[in-house]
Amino acid sequence: MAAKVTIADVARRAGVSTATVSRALKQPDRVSEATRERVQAAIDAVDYVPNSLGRNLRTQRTGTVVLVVRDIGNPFYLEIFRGVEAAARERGLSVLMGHTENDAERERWYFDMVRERRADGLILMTGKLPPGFRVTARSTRVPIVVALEYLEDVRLPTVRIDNVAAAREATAYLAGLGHRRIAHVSGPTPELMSRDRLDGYRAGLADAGLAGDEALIVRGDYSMAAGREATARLLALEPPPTAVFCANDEMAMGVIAAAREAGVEVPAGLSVVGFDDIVFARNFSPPLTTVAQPRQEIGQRALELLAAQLAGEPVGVADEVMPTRIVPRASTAELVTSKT
Amino acid sequence: MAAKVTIADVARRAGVSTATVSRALKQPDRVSEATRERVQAAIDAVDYVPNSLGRNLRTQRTGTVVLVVRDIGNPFYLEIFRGVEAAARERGLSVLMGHTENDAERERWYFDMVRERRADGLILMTGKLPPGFRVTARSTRVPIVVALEYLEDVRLPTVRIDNVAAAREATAYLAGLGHRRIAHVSGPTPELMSRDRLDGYRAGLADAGLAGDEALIVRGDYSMAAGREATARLLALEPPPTAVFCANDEMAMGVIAAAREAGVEVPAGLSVVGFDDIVFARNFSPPLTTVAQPRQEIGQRALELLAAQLAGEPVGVADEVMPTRIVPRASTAELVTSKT
DNA sequence: ATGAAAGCGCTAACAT
DNA sequence: ATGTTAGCGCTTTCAT
Repeated sequence: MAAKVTIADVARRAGVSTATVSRALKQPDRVSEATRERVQAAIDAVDYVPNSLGRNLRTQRTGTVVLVVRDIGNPFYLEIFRGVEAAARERGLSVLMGHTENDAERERWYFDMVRERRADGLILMTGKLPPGFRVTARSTRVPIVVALEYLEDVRLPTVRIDNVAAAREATAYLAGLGHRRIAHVSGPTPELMSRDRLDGYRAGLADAGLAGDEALIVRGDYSMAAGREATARLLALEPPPTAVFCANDEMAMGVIAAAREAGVEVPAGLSVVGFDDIVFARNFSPPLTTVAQPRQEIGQRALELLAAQLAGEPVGVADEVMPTRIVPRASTAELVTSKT
Repeated sequence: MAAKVTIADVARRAGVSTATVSRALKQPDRVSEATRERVQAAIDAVDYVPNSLGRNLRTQRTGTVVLVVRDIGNPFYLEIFRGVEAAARERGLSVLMGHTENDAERERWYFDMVRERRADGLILMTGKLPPGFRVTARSTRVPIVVALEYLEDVRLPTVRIDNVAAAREATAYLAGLGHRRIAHVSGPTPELMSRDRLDGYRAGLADAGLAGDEALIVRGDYSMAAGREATARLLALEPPPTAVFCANDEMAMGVIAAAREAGVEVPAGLSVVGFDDIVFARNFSPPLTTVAQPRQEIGQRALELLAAQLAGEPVGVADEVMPTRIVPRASTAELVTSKT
C-alpha cells in the first residue's frame, strides 16, 4: 500500500521506539516475547520491508562480495560460482560476478568497488592483481581471497589445486597405458598455471623414465582452435605421438576433432587427456579423459575464507590445496604396439 | 594512509564546504575552475575515495540491477549477460547475476532484494514471476524487464524473439532440403517457449504441405541426455525420420551423438538442426546447423529498457522482438533419395 | 527490557 | 559560485 514505509512507521504502530523494532528484527532475544509479537504484527500491518541502505551506511557493510574472473563466458567458472554462491547465501551475502577480459582498467574497477564500499571483498580468479596494487599499502587494503590461480610474490589467502602434481599424474596415466611418445599442448607459458602444468608434464615423463622432446610440446591459448592447430604440428612429426596431454579440455576437444578429420581415430590412433572436466567433457565423443578439480568446493572454501576475513577473524595467509583426480573416459586407450 | 577519509576531510583541506566538494565531483560545471582544481588536489592529497553508502542512502538508489536466470550454468545466458553488463557499465550500473533453479523461494529472494533496496531493478529471464506476485500491487512495485522469455497474462516491458517464426523457419529449411519425415524434439511443453517452438515446427510442416505425425514429436527437457533418449525413439520408427529439428542445441548434440553410436551418420543419414547457437555448436562435429538469436543485443536492449524505467522515463509496456536467423552448418544436408 | 539521541557519509534544497 | 542546514533509514551506545 504505502509507497515508503520506514522503521518509524512500525514503531509508531506498535507503540514502541525504533530501537526496539530494530532489536526485534536483529536480536530477538533482547526483546520480550510480547513486544516481539506486537512489532511483528505492526510490520505485517504496514507491510514494512527493511531498507538496507540505512543499515549499510550505519554498519559500513554491503553484504556483497565480488567474484572476479577473466572470462565469464567460460563455463568452467560457473561451477565455482555455484560453490561461492551457495556458501554466500548461507551467510546472507550476495555475490556479484565480474569479468576483466584481461583489461587492466576493469581489473582496477572491481578493486574500486570495494574501496568505494559498493562491495565488502573480492574473490580473485584472474591470476593477477591490478597494476600498481601493493598489498602492503594500508590505503588500498581490500579483503581478498585468491582462488584457483595463485600469485607469485604476493602473500594472500589462497584456495587452489596443485597443478604440477595433477599434470604429473595425468602424464603418468598415459605412460601407464604404455605410451612412450606423449605430447603436451600447453597454455600460454607466461601464465603461472600453464607453466605449472607444463612442469608437471615434464616431471611425469621423467617419472616414467621417458626422455623429453621439445618438439612434442606445443603452446596453445586454451582455445579449441589452438588444439586443432597443435594437432597439425604433432601429427606431422616423425614418428607422431601416440598420446597427448592437453592443459585444458577445450584444447583436448580441438585435438580430437582435428585428429579425426586427419583420419586418426581417438583413442585407437591417439589417446587424449584434457584438464578441468568441463560439462561437455563427459558428453563429447568420445567422452574425454580428464583431470577433475573440486570446483564447487574451491568456490565454497574461497568464500568461507573471505567471510572469515570480513568478520575480522584471524585468517592468516591461508594456502589451501584442494585434491584433483583423473577421470578415465573413452578418449584414452592402451597403446597397441603394431610394430611389424 | 588514512583508514577512513570522508568528504569532510577533503573539504577542510581544500578550505571549502562539503557541498562544494560534492558538486566538484558530480556537477563540475557548477563549480569554478579554481575551486575544482583545489578540491582535486585535496582529494589526491588525502587519498579520498567517495563512500557510496552515504550516497545510496541519500539518493535511494544502489546503481545495481539483477539479472535473474533459471540456471547460471547454462552458457547460453552468458552472452546475454555480456550485453547487459556492457550496457550497464556505460551507465555506471553494476549487474548482479542470480539464478533460481526453479525454486520459488529463490525467485522471491531476488524480488526482495529490490524491495529491500539492495538493488534497483530486475531483468527476468526465468519465464515466470514469483508466486503471488501481482503487477498491479503498488506495494510490490518493482522495476522489471522481461527478457528472452515472456509471460502470459502479464503486461511488462519485454525483449524477446519470435520463437514460433524461428522454429517455423528452421523446419522450412529442412523441408527445403527435400526432407519429408521431419521430427521434432521439444522442450517441456508446459513452458511457453517450448510450446512456441513446437507450434512453429507444426506451422513449418504445414507450410511445406507435409502432414504432421505425432509419433515424430518427442518431448525432452533441453538436456543432452534427452536428445539421446529421443533418438532411440525416433530411429525405431518405421520409416525413421531423415531430419530432426531440436528445440535447443544441447538436445541436438545429444541426437547427433546417439545417432552416430547407432550407426547413423550425420548428416548423411540424418539432418539435425538445433536452436540457440551456443558456443559449442560451431565446434561440434559436425558443426551444428542452428537458429541464432542476437543474445548480446537482447541483453543490451533489456538493460536499456530497465535503465529508462529507473530514470523515470515513460517506457510504456514495450514488447520488442529481435530478429533470429538460421546458421547453416554441416549437420544438415539435402535428402538423397536412395529408393531402389 | 526499552527509550532517547547521536550519528554513519553523502546530497540537495535553500540561502547568500 | 559557494555555504548552511537538514535529513535519507537504520543501528547502537548510553541511560533508565
